[in-house]
Amino acid sequence: MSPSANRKHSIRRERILELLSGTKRHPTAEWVYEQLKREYPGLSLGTVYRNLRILVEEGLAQSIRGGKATDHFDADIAPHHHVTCDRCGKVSDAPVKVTEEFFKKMEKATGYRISFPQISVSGLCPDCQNQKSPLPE
Amino acid sequence: MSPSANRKHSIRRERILELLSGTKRHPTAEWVYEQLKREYPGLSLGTVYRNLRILVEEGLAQSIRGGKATDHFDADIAPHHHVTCDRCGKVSDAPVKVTEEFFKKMEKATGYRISFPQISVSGLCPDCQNQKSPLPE
DNA sequence: TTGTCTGCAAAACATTTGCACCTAT
DNA sequence: ATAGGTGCAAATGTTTTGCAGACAA
Repeated sequence: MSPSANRKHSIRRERILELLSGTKRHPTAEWVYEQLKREYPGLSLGTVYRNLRILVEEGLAQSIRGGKATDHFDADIAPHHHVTCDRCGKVSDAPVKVTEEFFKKMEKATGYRISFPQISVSGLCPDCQNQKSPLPE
Repeated sequence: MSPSANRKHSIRRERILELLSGTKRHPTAEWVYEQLKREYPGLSLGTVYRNLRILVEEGLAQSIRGGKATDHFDADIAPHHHVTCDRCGKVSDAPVKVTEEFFKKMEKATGYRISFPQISVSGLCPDCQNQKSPLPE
């Protein structure tokens, strides 16, 4: 499936996007699958993954680093901030300051309890800005 | 392995922590394994995972949501901020404002190019603050 | 008709776990 | 001696992919 191929109209893809648009959740592929399986009993999880990927490619949805996916480790245990490279997945420290008030606002706005005031942002790392480098980590 | 068991001295665990402490990278388990396999040819990847987990449990390292792990989706494609629940993995919107200057500072401090000014933070969601709820999503 | 989309099953990864043996205490 | 640590392989969980048939243009 090339990054910008000709698309046909697909009812599943349409419904997947509708589902995403119609919820405040930030669902996983699995959740989308469970919902839509009611409508389309034959639905395949592969189809959900494929279409989510396409929707992101087309800019109609975004994928979020979150959930339980934590596959990087750091021996610096003081709260500090990170940037992740969207291309190669590298994680680097971001030595910037964020005020305590900011996290208070976050707590107020979300109802979450932020015990570890640490921010992540993503972007393109210096290496990947020159597309030279392959994709190792 | 209970959350706070009695630990013995383990040379592998010690070396894993040293490796983490001695690098500015934020390595994956795989990377740690590759490095240490030179020293301990018989080393098992399972041992690396086990010890990373223990180090995090003991507060000697932290695990970072980053890398290529993106398993949640959102049809709201305008940059906005998120909180992730450390316990159940739920992701929610965080309607707070972050200045453009902040991201400029981030870019300056890291060399990354932040094309999508969006922040993630993690904490405990309201449901999980009352430990009642099980661990569904 | 043609190329895309889909279901299915297998494959590819990443991470965890059971088990028997090894080692620190 | 005893509980924790380790290697190994199998199990789990998640996401991707190859393929043959279905469908949209």
